[in-house]
Amino acid sequence: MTKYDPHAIEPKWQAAWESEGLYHVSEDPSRPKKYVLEMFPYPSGDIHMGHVRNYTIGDVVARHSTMNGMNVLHPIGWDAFGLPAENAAIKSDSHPATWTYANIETQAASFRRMGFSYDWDRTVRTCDPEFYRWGQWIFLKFWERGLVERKSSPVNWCPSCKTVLANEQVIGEGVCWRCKSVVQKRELEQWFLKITEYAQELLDDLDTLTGWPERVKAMQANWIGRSEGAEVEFTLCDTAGDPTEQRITVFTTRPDTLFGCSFFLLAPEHPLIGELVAGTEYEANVRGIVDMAAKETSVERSSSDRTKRGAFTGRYVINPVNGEKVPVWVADYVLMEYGTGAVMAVPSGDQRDFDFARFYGLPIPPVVLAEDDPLLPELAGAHERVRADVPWDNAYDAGGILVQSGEFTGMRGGKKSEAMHAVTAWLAERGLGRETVNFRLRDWLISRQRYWGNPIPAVHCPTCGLVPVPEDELPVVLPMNVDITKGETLADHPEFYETTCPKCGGAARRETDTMDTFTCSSWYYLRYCDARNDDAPFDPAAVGYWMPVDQYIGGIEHAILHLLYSRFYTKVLRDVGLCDFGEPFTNLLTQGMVKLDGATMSKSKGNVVAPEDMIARYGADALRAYILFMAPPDKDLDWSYDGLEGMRRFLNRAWKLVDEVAAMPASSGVSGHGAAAKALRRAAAAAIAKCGGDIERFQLNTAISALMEYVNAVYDYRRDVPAGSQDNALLRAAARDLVMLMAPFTPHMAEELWRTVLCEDGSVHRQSWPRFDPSALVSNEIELPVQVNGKVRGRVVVAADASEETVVAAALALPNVVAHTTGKTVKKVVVVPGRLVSIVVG
RNA sequence: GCCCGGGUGGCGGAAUGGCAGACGCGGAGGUCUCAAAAACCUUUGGGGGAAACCCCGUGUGGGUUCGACUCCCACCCCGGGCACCA
Repeated sequence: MTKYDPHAIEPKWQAAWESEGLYHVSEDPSRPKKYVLEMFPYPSGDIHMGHVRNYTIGDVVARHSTMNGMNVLHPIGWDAFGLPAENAAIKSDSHPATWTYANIETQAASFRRMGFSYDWDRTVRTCDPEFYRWGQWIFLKFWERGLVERKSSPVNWCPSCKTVLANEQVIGEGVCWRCKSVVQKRELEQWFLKITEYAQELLDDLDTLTGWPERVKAMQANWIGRSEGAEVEFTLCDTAGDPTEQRITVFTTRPDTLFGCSFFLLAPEHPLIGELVAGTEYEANVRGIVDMAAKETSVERSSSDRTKRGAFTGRYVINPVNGEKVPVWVADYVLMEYGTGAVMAVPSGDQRDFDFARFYGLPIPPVVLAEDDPLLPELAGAHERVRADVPWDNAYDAGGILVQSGEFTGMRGGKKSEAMHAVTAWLAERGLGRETVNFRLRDWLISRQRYWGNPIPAVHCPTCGLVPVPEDELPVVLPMNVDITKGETLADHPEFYETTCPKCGGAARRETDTMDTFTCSSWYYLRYCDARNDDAPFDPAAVGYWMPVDQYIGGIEHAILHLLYSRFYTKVLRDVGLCDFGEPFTNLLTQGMVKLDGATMSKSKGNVVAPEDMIARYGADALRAYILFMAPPDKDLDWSYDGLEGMRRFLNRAWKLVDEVAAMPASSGVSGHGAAAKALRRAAAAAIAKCGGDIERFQLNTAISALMEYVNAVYDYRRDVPAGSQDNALLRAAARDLVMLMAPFTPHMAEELWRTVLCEDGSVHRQSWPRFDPSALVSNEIELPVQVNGKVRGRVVVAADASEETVVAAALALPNVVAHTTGKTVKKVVVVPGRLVSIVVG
């Protein structure tokens, strides 16, 4: 008899697996491949429960896939550039690299203690020059394709992180994703990747991602924000009110409401404003609005319930459909970064315009009326404007009948309506507008004014302008002598930035911004396929073999950020010719968060449960099984110690069972034919079927309950059959099956039971997933519930192949069924074979 | 406001339209022990009943169905994403 001692067996097998190279993989065309990937960690310290959950889920999937005969790639690495390293370095008066590499070592040790089946030969650390050099190389490919742009625009500035941020990194109420500071808008020249060129494809291809959660696809579609509509050109008038040559274009989703445009709006940041009002009596008022808008944070600016403010510019534009002159105002609710920064205001059809019109006493001519609108009898058929106000309290923005709309009067208006297409066509014929599509998605701002990142491989030459660093000069190495504790960046190091132009050879200045860390995570999964390649980011053949990732697992917080950027990178690399697929992740599992008392765990809140403590007390196997058993993987989970003891109890029971069976003589000479043996065979078949199926469906919590039920069933057999009459061969087969089923969840314990206790050959992790005998699930007698008027009133036991008449007769004969049917007429009897009998009486 | 999730015992959670509450935690009672721990056994949605059984029960109200946690309609509550996006 041996005792289950996780602390003795776990380190033993971790070392053995490593020396045996058990998890080392290479391309093998003879087996189906499977790429199982968990989002790589940021080395912020030791691992937390979220990591334990994420990587355990992936490990179970990887191990189960291997046992099912697949060639499984299951790598790990570190997303190692980024601000926390700088902050930590400042705090501890050291270098970001020191902190980062130390944390990587700590985390790697913890991962080893968890028993994860990684191929450590493929590890990447994004702060290693061997990795980031290829990130720079890919950047140059983007540049060659015209997807890199340096431009001035209003950008998000985090005052605490002292850098600009991408739109995707501004979250919630306009705060920095990392430090939660309120973000400011600044007009700055920055580096962008033109993700907007792929907006339509990124949206369309969401439909092909059938293995992704709807939630994530909805969030991405929402973020991309496609709007169908039209561009409409308004002719600008001079100060005297006469038409000029200049036109201002607006974007609208409702060209059908064009006849209801009674004023015209410009964003406070609109470049035309200065010249429109310069030297006029309106200048002071307009400047007031512009200055006020500039002062406000984006949060203040975007709260929709505040009073909208604006000022008349003194100018007019001509509405192309009716030639009407409408006043041009500047308004603080118009955004420069969406559409064209100019808006045609239709107050009867848009709540914001309505509020603005009411506040400033501007006309509100109705143009689209609901069928039951009291105004309709009066205005139906009115082609010319007879009314410039409405008796409403709110704008009407749904579909309806057009009135006061010239030749379009009487048509149906609304989004994607007849009138919308008719008006747009009318404009297009005259060169005054066209159908168009607008996206909410903005280009990806990738430059960061920070040290600890991948240097942008570019040179500013006074003669040649922006020049890419030639490929053979890569990598642009991030120098280690930058002292960020003194607030230094690359811009403080002339020996870094002083260089010569690769084109003309003249004195030039190297770019000192680094790239957003999300550029690293946008392609790391490709590097795993060929991680040690020194001649290219990866061998297309290796990527062709392993990619796309068959199962990706990670947190929902990357629903937009990382998952959108990676999709973009993949599509560009496909167009570059480095791969032949456009989507990197075929199936995605977004695992729920691990919380404590409903709150996210964090070091700053001090509510962290340390996995290392749990490993020390209960062992890694118990922790793995427990965190999976607590909740389905995709749901949030509130950490509790309550069931951990119970999980250890289960592992002890399973251990004891296998240990006892292993100690029995190989054969008892008894062959189990009785009901107990039959029940045991059935339990084994049910466990194998359920456990495997549940893993494939990611119902890992019920997969573990299937194991528990199986263990209970074997104990039932041991209890119910007298010691001398037990079928030892049957029990040994049951124990073997159990150990193999447990292998993905509790790999160390399963290995010890397999190799040491059961004395089987080879590793349990190299075994084929057990097969089950479907005939064991078939029994000759079945028990059917009998319902009377929908309520269960009894059960009949009948032969499995009994005829319907027999079943009905037996059901109707049940005493309790008789009691509920006497005095009533049996109207109908439904027999669902193998399921139930339903009797309807009345 | 728009778009996604979710609401089941004391708790975590199970249920291809077919016996609601699997499995586990916790609780109660018991066996073993001088005692305790561990282990094992019984029991555990609420109410009624000596029992057989009966009634109620999956956020609310309707509907479809022989039968609804599951499907449909309307609503309430909780969580998340987006949001002066024209």
